[in-house]
Amino acid sequence: MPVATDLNAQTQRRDAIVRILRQNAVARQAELVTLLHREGHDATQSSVSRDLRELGVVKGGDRYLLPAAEDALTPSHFETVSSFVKGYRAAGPTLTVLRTSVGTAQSVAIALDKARWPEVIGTIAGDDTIFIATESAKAQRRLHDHLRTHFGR
Amino acid sequence: MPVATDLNAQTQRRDAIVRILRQNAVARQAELVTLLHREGHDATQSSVSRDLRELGVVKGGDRYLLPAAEDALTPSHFETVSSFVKGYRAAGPTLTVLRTSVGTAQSVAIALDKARWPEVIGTIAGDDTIFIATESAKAQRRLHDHLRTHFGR
DNA sequence: ACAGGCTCTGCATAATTATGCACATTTGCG
DNA sequence: CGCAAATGTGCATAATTATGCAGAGCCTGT
Repeated sequence: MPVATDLNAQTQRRDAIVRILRQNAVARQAELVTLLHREGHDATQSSVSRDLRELGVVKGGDRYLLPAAEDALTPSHFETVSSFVKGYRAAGPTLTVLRTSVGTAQSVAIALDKARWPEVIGTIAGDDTIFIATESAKAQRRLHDHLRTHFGR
Repeated sequence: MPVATDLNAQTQRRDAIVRILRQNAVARQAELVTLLHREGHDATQSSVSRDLRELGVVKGGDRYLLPAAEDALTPSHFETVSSFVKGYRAAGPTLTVLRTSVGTAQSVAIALDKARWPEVIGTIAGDDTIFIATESAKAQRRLHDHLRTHFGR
């Protein structure tokens, strides 16, 4: 009997995979499954195999490597700006408005762009507001999952 | 009944693998074996598996990718300078002296450096002469195999 | 609220890759 | 030159990864 189909779970699991790979040298998917379980994520080798492909992760010699783009994104960049985020709301099915502390919108937007989340079509940042465009309602949900994971509810 | 242990064959096979991967999208080692056979190289999946690891080749999603360093080396770079090379001789077990047309040593040395052959410790180029340092007699043989493959006997 | 269509999963298993062995050559040293 | 130590291989097979299927939850439109 197949298990729960929790969309949000997938997003969180993938974010966790990226984080884990950034910190550890993982040689096989089975290890990754163990590490994920350790932090409460449900996962099987099957899902991990699919996630890795989806994430563009590459296997070199004896360890999995994040693609250059992801690698370039220093975790600190993202973490640094997380405190600037005040909140976000959907404005229709494809536009999300994110509010930040005054004057920090630009830097938050840059961090978002660097994250290269596939569901994001583009962003525009003002002074304390960022407009994030997504392709569909579904993509918007993905985005919100990501935002929730990184900035809290 | 193991087959021939021809050191030079290994070097040539690996060079061929690099070239093939640079031109084609190869998804499995079996394909690579076929392509190698096609150009006269002897190889089994076993050897290819070992070569790929040794070459630092990475498997991303559904194709093998050369490491960035190798990728950066445009084949043309190397081919362009090959005509400048007059010849080379060993000067002791760890030093190889390569002679080039007057004034072209620098560019040939740069191409050599970009190739990043593991057996090469370092190079110094004068006007028409390049000193290539290798770690051991064995490494020197590797180097000569490489030189022979690219510049002819 | 229901139907039809998508997406995401786990499971079982096919497909691929990695590696222990045994052995042929080569290399390194007297 | 002769022998012990390294290397490099293929083969057979273990170890890993990928994927066809069928089920379960979610979404969209009515």
